[in-house]
Amino acid sequence: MSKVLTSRKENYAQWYNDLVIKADLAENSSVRGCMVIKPHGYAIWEKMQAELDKMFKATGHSNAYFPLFIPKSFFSREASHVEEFAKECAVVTHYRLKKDPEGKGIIVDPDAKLEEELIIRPTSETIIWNTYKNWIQSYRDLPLLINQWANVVRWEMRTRLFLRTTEFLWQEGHTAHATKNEAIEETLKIIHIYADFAENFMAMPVIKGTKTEIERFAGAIETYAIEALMQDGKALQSGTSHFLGQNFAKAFDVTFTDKTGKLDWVWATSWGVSTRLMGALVMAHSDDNGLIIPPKLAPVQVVIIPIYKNNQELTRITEIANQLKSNLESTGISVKYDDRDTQTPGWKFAEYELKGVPVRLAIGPRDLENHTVEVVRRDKLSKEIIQQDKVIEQVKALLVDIQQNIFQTALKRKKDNTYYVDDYDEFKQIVEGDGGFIYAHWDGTSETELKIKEETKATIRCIPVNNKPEKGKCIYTGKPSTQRVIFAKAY
RNA sequence: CGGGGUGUAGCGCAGCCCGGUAGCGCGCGUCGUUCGGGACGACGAGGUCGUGGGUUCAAAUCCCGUCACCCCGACCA
Repeated sequence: MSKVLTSRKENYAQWYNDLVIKADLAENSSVRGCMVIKPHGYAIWEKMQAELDKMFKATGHSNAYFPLFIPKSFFSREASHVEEFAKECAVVTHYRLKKDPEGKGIIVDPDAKLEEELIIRPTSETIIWNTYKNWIQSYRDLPLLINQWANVVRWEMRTRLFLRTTEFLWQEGHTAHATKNEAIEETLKIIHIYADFAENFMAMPVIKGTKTEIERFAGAIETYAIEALMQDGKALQSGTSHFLGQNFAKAFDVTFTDKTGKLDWVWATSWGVSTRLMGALVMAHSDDNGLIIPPKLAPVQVVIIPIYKNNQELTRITEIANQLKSNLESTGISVKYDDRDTQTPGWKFAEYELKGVPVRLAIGPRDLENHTVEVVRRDKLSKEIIQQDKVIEQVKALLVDIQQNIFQTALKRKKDNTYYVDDYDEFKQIVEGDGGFIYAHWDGTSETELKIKEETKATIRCIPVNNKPEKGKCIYTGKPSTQRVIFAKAY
């Protein structure tokens, strides 16, 4: 088989980049830091969107859409929010271009300067809370459970396809509640949805936990996150859910009258996952031959490839293939029959492997003789010859098995790369070596967290939600600690 | 913003040091033979050498400016 990808061992970052491009998921655009998401990549994102959207709606949320632009003054309302995002905002200052009077081309019309500059949203809390102010007066207006699918812009220094791009797609939920407890429950409900989606659809095991003060979202009281371990031993934050307390309600003066007639600020949450999940999906499962997409998110679950020497053969194969296709489709499986005569079978095999189609069926002259089909599963690349009348049930079972198998493989990898460490030298060795999740004691101070980050580049990914209390000594300072937290190098 | 690098055909690159009017691989087109793991042959199309200026009889090549992008760091979902 010809090699089109850099191997993971050789250069993991290069492998990732090659794969995203060769599998036709996305490419760099001519706009700095911005990618073009290509049809195959976008189809996977659409599957993700569809599943998540279903989950949000099943838990009472509705979709809405707020403006891309945010007046600059909105940003100054919430102090920590400004501090966090100010340094990576794109700003619109003018509303018109004109012909360059000096020469060729066009220039920004200096007479068309905006009274107040507009920020291109890096996240929508401010515009949304400014709007919610008008929507909420009474406890009868609560809870307000809204999600939006949108694009946002964060002017990052360095970008990588899907993992960090200047513009990215995401969903952001913004909810308002009458009580603190209800808002906290909402925050947790969402982080559970994210974890459920990651594990059951993306087949990617995650750890749910809270963030330390340093890693917390700007303006949040508590940030919950799901953290996943990639094949290179680095952690990827894959979704966050924030309990915002009354911070934004106070900043935007959103009050309501409760049942007893008392006026109070509302309690808020916000939460999001982005196209970064695409990067997570790629890195969680794929191998040196290409993508491995879990069947539940694969735009095409089964591809059928004919092998023939002449038109007569093709006609007979097509008849069988179409029959299989419609039978499979009637059970809800998505199938593509690729009978293009412009590519050879070998070329197609390699191509669909690269693109991660979970199951491949090949039908050739031998199969016409024997009433068989060759079945290949992408995750293990194993081949099997089966009878044509067994295809439907076998493929159905196979898709379930692949989904489970890649989850189990990822789970095992996570387990094999999880360490409990009490010695700082050992800690450093692991971080500098193959990486992984390291459970270690920490004295709870930001100072220690920063020192460790400085010395090792590892950060506290989260404090797991189901953490067992355990007495110990901080790995860095030796001060007493009551539980272990998870360290890792992060994307 | 600090350090390093690159702009030559759709993509990946060579040519530059030593100036003489542009080449390779892949891809693309036509035809034929192929087709059970990225087929082969023949013919063919395709380039203001990032951009502006300078030196020269002559510039992809030398000099000055400029723009863009990539990699490493600080920042980050």
